[in-house]
Amino acid sequence: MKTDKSTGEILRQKREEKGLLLRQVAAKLDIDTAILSKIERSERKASKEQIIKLAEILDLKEEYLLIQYLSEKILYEIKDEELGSKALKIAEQKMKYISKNKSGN
Amino acid sequence: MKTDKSTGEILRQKREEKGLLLRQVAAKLDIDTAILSKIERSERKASKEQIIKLAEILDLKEEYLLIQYLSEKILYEIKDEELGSKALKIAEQKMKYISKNKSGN
DNA sequence: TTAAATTTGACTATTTTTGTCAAATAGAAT
DNA sequence: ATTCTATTTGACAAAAATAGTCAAATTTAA
Repeated sequence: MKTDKSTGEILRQKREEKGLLLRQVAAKLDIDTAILSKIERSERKASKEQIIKLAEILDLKEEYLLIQYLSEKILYEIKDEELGSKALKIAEQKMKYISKNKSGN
Repeated sequence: MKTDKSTGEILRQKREEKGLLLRQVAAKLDIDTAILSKIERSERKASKEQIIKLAEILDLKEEYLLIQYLSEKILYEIKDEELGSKALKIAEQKMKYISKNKSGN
């Protein structure tokens, strides 16, 4: 899976490929054009619901887009943190620990 | 590094080891006892500033406590997400990609 | 069994997030 | 250059999430 492109870049590229205007996509999302513009330029974050709708509107695989979106949300939490990289690793360990100790898993 | 204990549990354990009361520690943090109680039971999140102060008050290594705290913040973002684990992995990749492309690194 | 410590929950204040709107800018096509 | 449309920008407002206070209820320990 490609991980180097931002969610915004993915959205813009696909929208342009399909020849859709910000206005048209924003209308389907029921938000102002300005916000979609900001989302595509990573100036604002989309909501999960918006991501799901966008996947549908733009024919992107929902799981792919959601993973991009979530990973960006994670990075957002630690973007200014010196210890971010270490925290990520510990988060993975905790994650493993949690799923190991879940009943049905 | 131990990763199985929550930040709250670490804080409570160390506070009790030192024989300090919630009231006393809360006073140093300049917050109500109720909040510290909630923080220790993971019902509320501490702020970064509070974590730093707590490390000092309780003689915990600041870096250690901050990493626990940040990793918990990360997990909080994906706790209800089916794709959380995949997102974490992608976040790590993106992280590598970002630091690779940073100037002084 | 009472006195202190902790927990709980209702409430308020503050901050962050999400959105609108209108004006400014950029891009096409004449 | 002029105009028409799309996009971007930034000031502002609404809504949601977070952080805190306070007092009453509960728990703990003497």
